[in-house]
Amino acid sequence: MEEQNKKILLVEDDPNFGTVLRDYLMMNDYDVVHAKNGMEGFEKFKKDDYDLCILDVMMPYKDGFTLAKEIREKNTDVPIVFLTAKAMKEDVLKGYKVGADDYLNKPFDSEVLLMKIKAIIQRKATETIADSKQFEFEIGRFHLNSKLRFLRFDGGEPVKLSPKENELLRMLALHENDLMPRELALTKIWRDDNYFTSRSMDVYIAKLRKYLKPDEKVEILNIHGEGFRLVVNS
Amino acid sequence: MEEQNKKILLVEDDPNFGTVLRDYLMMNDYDVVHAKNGMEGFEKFKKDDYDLCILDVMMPYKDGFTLAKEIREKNTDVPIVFLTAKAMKEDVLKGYKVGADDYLNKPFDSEVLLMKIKAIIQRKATETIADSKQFEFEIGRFHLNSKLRFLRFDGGEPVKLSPKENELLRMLALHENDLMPRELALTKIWRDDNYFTSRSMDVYIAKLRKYLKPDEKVEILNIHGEGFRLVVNS
DNA sequence: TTATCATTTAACCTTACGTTAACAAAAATG
DNA sequence: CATTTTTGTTAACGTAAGGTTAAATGATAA
Repeated sequence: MEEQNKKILLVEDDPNFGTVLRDYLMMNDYDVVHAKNGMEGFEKFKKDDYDLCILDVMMPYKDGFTLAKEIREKNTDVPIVFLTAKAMKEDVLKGYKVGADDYLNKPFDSEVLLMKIKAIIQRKATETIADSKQFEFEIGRFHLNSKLRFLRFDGGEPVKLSPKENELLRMLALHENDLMPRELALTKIWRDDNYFTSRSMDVYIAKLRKYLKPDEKVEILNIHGEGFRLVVNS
Repeated sequence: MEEQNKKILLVEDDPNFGTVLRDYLMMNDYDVVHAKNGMEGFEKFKKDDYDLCILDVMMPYKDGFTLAKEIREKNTDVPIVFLTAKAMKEDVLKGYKVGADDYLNKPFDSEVLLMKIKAIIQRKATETIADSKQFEFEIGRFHLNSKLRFLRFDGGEPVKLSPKENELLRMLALHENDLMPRELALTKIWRDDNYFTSRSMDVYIAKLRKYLKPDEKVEILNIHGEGFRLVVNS
């Protein structure tokens, strides 16, 4: 079994810096796809699966944060790292909110960069162990397509789900009949764990219960203080 | 049920900086134990479980890296973050090698610090999935599922248990037919041992007896002054 | 910009939990 | 046997978590 090189999407508009960085990464056995702006970056992202995205924050047309958000909508798991010209506090905070895994200040030391990249990719690798990407579920008489974000009852008209509805239901389905801890959903989907995100989640549970009403055998039970449980009664 | 604060071990020899940082973290709902040097840090580490260690790199007697290595020998999982006076490349690299999760440059922005701490602790939280505890028990004709907190008689409808009911019954089941000392339940479940918690426990014993009534072969006996005994008569 | 949709925040209500108090019963003490 | 200590049991109370709906905010597309 040969070891597959890790694939990195690099989005950086500065041609000099971008090329140097790309070459350096390639020299270190990463497969690098280099996009020159946000649009291009998103196009390339959609076309392939990456192990890491490195996004410049300052870019014309579409800045790194906007791009990050688009990427996050498609994929909740890819590690994202931001490049900032200097450590601007607002940037850093904004980055973490969008789900950044780290950020790097330009100019940075190349060895440090490599180390960080390695650490981040490895981290994800261990997390994603049994997290087999599953996107379709049978939930009683419902069919959930988590990739296209719809839920269909029997053979009827599919209902469109919002991103949050979709991810929450998917997370419940992944733990069918078992406990899905509150904390897990909050940290994975909301990327934060506080009173308000928790209440927000409750609102979404209510929405899902409404969607699932047609099949009285399917219910979302609460385990007080712990989380929720999607059960399908036989 | 009260939310447990996350516990942080802070090892920092500079009294001013250390105190300020400690207070700031405590203001933000972390439980902080502050050690003034590496030795003390290791002692404190051995005495308790922490969610995060923040280690100053430059310390007399025992530097942060050495301490980190000792900590890693005892515990492979605690997140470790280093404090460095300035971003010295060697330090950073060395830190990552020892298994650092991140490093912070002094002086740093307090909000950024909080954000990072939050992110790191969260990361670990999701990694720690199932610690192979025993969650299921057969008690006479009952089945106890301690993870989902329910108790089922024969094949009937499961009864939901509250956290305390659940833990207490689980502890009894772990000592089936044997003495479960009062003190054990009080210290492990109530985390306190006084007149009132003791009475509270008695209330829960009464509740459990009620739940267990359907099977007359199952009973909770009292051993005066000692504790309780869950017996299953044949 | 307006219109539309997703998400968060607020409000209000219900349920769940745990503690405490009160009183009764049992066991130990001397 | 009288008295003290421990346990059994029920009910009331205060607090926290969850259910639900609606309004406010934010983001996106026309």
